[in-house]
Amino acid sequence: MRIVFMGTPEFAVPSLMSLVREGHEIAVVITQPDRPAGRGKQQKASPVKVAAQKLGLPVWQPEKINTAEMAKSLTALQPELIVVVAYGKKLPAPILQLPAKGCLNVHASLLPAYRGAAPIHWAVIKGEIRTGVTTMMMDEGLDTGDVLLQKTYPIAAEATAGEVHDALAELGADLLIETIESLSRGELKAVAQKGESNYAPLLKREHEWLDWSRSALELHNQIRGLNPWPGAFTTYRGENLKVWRSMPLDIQKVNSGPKFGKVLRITEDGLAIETGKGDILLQEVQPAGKRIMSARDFFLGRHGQVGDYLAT
RNA sequence: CGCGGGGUGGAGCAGUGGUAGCUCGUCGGGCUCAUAACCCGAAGGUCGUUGGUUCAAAUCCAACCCCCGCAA
Repeated sequence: MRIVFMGTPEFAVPSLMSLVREGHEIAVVITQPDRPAGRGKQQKASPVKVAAQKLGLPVWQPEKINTAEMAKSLTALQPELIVVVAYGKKLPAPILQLPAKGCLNVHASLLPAYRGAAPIHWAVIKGEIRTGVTTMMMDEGLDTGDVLLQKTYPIAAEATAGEVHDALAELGADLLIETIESLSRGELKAVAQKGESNYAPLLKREHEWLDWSRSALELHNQIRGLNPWPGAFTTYRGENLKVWRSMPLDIQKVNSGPKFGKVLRITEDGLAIETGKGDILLQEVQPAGKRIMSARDFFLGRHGQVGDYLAT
């Protein structure tokens, strides 16, 4: 099938590769423009651009997708289908209506749950035990289109957002191929989304802050949901400290405030911290400007004492 | 030229011109019902690299290599 592919981050790469492997004709790959990123603000190509160039595919990087020229250029390509995987922009009606078979989107959640920019992070942060991927026919809303196929994926108790991301990226690619096959055989009908919807907004700085008055379980989910990016953080003696790995302990234990975040014990495995409900073991941390280290090494190296408080 | 932190025995840190130190780990010994146990002893470091200044450099200067936080 003659396809235009639109996508930007790492999540979209397996889908692009699968389309190529299945022998589809990729007329062009559209991705976000190179932007200054990283230390030194070097211009950086999106993962999809890098992959497309490796595959020898033409790449477009329009600043704006909603222009008359873009619609015209796309029309000239005569795509049967546009496949969109985490492109990063909503598509205007003229483009949605352009391909004969419409615009197909792969989304990293079981829609209508977790519509929006960061579905994987939020599913882990909220402590979901399952999520999945959805293919749908796009409309003008934010992840509101009619659903074609879904696949569920169990979130392991200790899984990080990064691990779920990688699994869903592959699962999404498989589902994309399956969806296109069924579609072209005329076996698939898009059905309206049903069930409770909710949104997974872009992560902000405030979402990264660990509030020790929350429960050990919530804090643990937050920590793994923000691993490997952007990381949950607290402070110790005024120094920023990212927490990369943790383990809930005694989650039913009742603690009384008003202050939480006390270091209860130093063990071989890390630091036991008192939270609003239950205790949590911090295993791996990272001070600003340093590499990731065991929480124990961090604390002992600074001559920390049992009874010290985090976030002070 | 976006802002910034850092490279010191296996790990984490202190040490800004004059004998290289702390906590942990390791090894040996002791003690203990037990504890990140505790006590005694020991091993282990070309202080990122190269060059410079100096009677003397981990410490000052220059260049380079590597790691990381913010921001994107």
